[in-house]
Amino acid sequence: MESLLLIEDDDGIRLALSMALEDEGYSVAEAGTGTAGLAAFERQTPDLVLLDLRLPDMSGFEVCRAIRSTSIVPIIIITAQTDTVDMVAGLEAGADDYVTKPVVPKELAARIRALLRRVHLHAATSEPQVHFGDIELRREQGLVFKAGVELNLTKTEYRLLCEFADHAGAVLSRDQLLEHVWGYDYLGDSRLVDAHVRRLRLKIEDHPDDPQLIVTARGVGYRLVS
Amino acid sequence: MESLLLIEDDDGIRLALSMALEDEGYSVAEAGTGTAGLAAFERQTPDLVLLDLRLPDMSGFEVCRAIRSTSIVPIIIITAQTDTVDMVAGLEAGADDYVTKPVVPKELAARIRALLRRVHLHAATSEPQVHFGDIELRREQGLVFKAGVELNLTKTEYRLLCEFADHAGAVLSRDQLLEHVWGYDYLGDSRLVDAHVRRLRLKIEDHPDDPQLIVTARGVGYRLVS
DNA sequence: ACCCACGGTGCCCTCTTTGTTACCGAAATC
DNA sequence: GATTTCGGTAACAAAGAGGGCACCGTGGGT
Repeated sequence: MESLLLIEDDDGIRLALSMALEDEGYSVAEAGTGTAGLAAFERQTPDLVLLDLRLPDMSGFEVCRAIRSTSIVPIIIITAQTDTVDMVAGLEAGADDYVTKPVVPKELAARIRALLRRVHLHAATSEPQVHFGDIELRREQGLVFKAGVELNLTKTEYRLLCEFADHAGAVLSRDQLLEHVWGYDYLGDSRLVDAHVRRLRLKIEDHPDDPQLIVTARGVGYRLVS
Repeated sequence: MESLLLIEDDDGIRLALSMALEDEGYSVAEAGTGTAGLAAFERQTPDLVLLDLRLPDMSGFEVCRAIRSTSIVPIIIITAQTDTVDMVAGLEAGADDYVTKPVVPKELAARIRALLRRVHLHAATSEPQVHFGDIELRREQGLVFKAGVELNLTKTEYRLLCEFADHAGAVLSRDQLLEHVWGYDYLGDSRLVDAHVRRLRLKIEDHPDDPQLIVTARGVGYRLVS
């Protein structure tokens, strides 16, 4: 599930947008101030940021630049300012799009989809199948094969595997996995991820007790060897 | 110079936009019909396409989909339709942005820059890796290699190494390291840092008893040679 | 209503990692 | 050269982390 971070100080607008976007299938985190937004960004690393220009503690431009200084995450500015100068400034500050209030949820959702599609176009090298070891992942069909025979993965196992495949080689923390696979944003201590990693290993590893594909990064998380 | 393809049937608008964008430093090719636009696209492979929805011979949506079926080139739709439905349809057809007439050239130019910047960001997604000696630090993936083979660092060792890498060449005191790597703020006398530096040396140095990478600054701390 | 697959949790055992201590040797200082 | 200071090293104990297992609740299918 893709996650959005909505930084907007007006409670009414924030709630309305948040609900509309959750209906569109996104996991939405919210922040009411610039500092809270930046903190939430650091913690959750969302897939896209929605940013109001008028914030109580700092300018949206500053927030935009602060995020841009460390990340290439897509940013959409949402604001009441219809001035061309503001729009140009917002885009120059690193935003990818600029939408003026009142916001039509359908339109915003379409712009979010377009932007995320653009990002994914580049991320996924348009290769629908992924291989690692004797595992073949056909994302188009949602099927997984091991040495040619089809595996019967549950939905969670499949999503977990996709998440690993999307970041092949990189160490993923439990929090990252919880957020991206389950959509959780709380950071609780739980064996949830471990349990599912184990179940996934039982199905895709030759020797589940000596995993070669999904290896443990002790103290950090797990990692798919590429 | 980056090249744009402007597909627009109204001569006045086309000329005006074309001139404005050339002033912004782009090379602009023009087409007045959908078929001419597609032909020009095939011939010139521009860096970005500006597309009017109302064309004499075919719908802009069709043109958009036709281009998208063969290319991931960024597309901005320019149109008089302010309807949300049209906008959503345009973005779903594969466009990256949707601008309504009358077009403010400054705004269009800003959106073009934002979109091209987004594309370039991904083109240049070469991993930020750090090298020193035969050690390679891939921070994105949280992995460390020595002479091409992966090292198995513990969490603390990894963080310690990152701290050194962030201040390559600089002498870091034990207090600084305690503070940044461990989060301690008390200044106690202990061999804690030494012990971990040793463990790190055992893994990354060719001759741990004659360290070349992490050298001791006697009476002060340690330093990563760059 | 029943069953069963799946998702999620708690507990225990094992092994790794971490922080500490004691001791030793090297370097600086006198 | 003796002394003192500082870092290196090994050993050790405590804490931490993950694997494995059992178990429970739920929700869908029969």
